[in-house]
Amino acid sequence: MKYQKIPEATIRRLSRYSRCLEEMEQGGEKVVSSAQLASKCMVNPAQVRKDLAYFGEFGIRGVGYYVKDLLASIKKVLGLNKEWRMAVIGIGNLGSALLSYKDFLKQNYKIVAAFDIDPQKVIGRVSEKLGKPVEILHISRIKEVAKERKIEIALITTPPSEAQSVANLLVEAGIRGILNFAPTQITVPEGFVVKDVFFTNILDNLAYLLSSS
Amino acid sequence: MKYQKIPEATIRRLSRYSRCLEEMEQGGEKVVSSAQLASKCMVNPAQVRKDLAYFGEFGIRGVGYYVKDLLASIKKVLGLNKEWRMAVIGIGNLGSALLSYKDFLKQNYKIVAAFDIDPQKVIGRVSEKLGKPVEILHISRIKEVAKERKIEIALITTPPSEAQSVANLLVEAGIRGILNFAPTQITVPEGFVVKDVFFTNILDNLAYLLSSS
DNA sequence: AAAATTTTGTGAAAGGAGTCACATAATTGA
DNA sequence: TCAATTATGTGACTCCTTTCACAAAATTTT
Ligand SMILES: NC(=O)c1ccc[n+]([C@@H]2O[C@H](COP(=O)([O-])OP(=O)(O)OC[C@H]3O[C@@H](n4cnc5c(N)ncnc54)[C@H](O)[C@@H]3O)[C@@H](O)[C@H]2O)c1
Ligand SMILES: NC(=O)c1ccc[n+]([C@@H]2O[C@H](COP(=O)([O-])OP(=O)(O)OC[C@H]3O[C@@H](n4cnc5c(N)ncnc54)[C@H](O)[C@@H]3O)[C@@H](O)[C@H]2O)c1
Repeated sequence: MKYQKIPEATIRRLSRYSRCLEEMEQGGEKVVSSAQLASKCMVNPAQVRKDLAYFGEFGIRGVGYYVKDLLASIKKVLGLNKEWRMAVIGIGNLGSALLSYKDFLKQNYKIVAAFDIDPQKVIGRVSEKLGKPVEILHISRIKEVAKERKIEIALITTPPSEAQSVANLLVEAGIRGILNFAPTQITVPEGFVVKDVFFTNILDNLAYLLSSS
Repeated sequence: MKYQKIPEATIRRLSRYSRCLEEMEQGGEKVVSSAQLASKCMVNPAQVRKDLAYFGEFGIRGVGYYVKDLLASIKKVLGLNKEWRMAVIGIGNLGSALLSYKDFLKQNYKIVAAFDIDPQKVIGRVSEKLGKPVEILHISRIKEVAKERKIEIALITTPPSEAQSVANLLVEAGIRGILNFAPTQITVPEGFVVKDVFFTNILDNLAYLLSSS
């Protein structure tokens, strides 16, 4: 297949396929057709095939796809064939929940540091719920610790008013990926990537659908 | 303007505009042009105008839009000119965080009930952090309480294995909107709406962008 | 009061994304 | 071995979304 720009939407669907394939692998299924995968992920079968075709030929005509191989291929495409080392910034309600979110580990995401600005939270507090507790460090140590622990992604869970200044620190510390939970637009230089998780936007979407039907 | 189907993407952008306009209103700005709003929301100015045009003529040529009026108009379009009554199902790490998320209130979303299946959590536990604490009820009471408290939206924060059966209960209880945080596909009958909040999918997207650049 | 300026609202054009339909390839069964 | 069956990979088509470009309307300047 000749080169084409890969749609954002394709990447989003690939992670959906990945989750479905994991469930199928757990369930002991060896082979899956584009039609089965599509129905499970609620998309069109041709869409599944087209999405995969951007990255290679993973199937066997007349048969389908080997679940295990396809899963491995998709993970490789998504960059999930390595462990991603993450930090959480702002250990309040949401930050604490993320610290004890064990599914991250299953997905090759590992939280290796936690930061806050409040000395009360820093002194001696650790997340008890994980197997290996994470100590909460003062935000001023971010640059030093980022290098030391090879942090590549940071999750921002501070109040929105602090999000941009935290992002600036992260950029300075050379952390290239940011997942932003604070409901405000933050900007970073070329070469850095921000993705937002804005619950209330999705809630708004839901409210709209409910009120217009 | 003649009738057209409204793109999903337009609705998503409207909530972004809404957030930006709120910040502007706080900041005392009275008037805003499509160019200013666009730059703040990182979209094309023509996009802003076209999005708004689906719903009416809100601007004044040569001037721009009155911040306050535009905000009110957008909120009306989104169905945010009323209070939405919500329940949280599954009061673990994430559910607790959502219970104490005070921004919901600012946005006309009100959590009026919390449910869990674990008797330990049900007996006597309340969320202390909100002004008015929410008592945690046993999930078996959902149908009764949904009617009583006029619950319209439920946030599912149970383990993924329970998500579908919880969704079934919600449908039975006549709760039409579901915001699903459990990383699994759930299905509901016609007339009900599910929106998913899958962090790890967004993280995957981030990982892809980092590893392919 | 007329010209210059600003900024909206929108038809038309361009660009992307999703679906269809079928040639192609593998497997199964006779 | 060959026909029938199954299911992929992909060019062509359709549909949707975004951007462009400009007339229309309000304001400001001269
Ligand atoms: N609680 C939720 O369920 C929820 C849901 C969606 C979005 N959010 C967003 O996530 C963010 C956090 O929400 P929360 O409810 O956990 O708030 P929170 O107030 O409980 O936590 C914020 C934490 O950030 C720390 N902090 C403040 N400034 C900091 C800085 N400069 N550096 C490092 N740490 C700093 C504070 O000490 C605090 O511990 C907010 O932006 C909120 O809007 C929260
Ligand atoms: N913790 C996070 O930061 C995070 C992030 C993203 C997604 N999630 C997802 O959100 C969900 C909750 O995560 P968590 O970390 O809070 O888990 P958790 O185990 O702490 O909480 C789950 C809660 O659901 C309750 N529950 C179980 N079955 C129930 C039922 N049938 N009815 C009512 N309540 C029931 C449990 O008693 C428990 O209190 C999971 O699906 C998880 O994958 C969590």
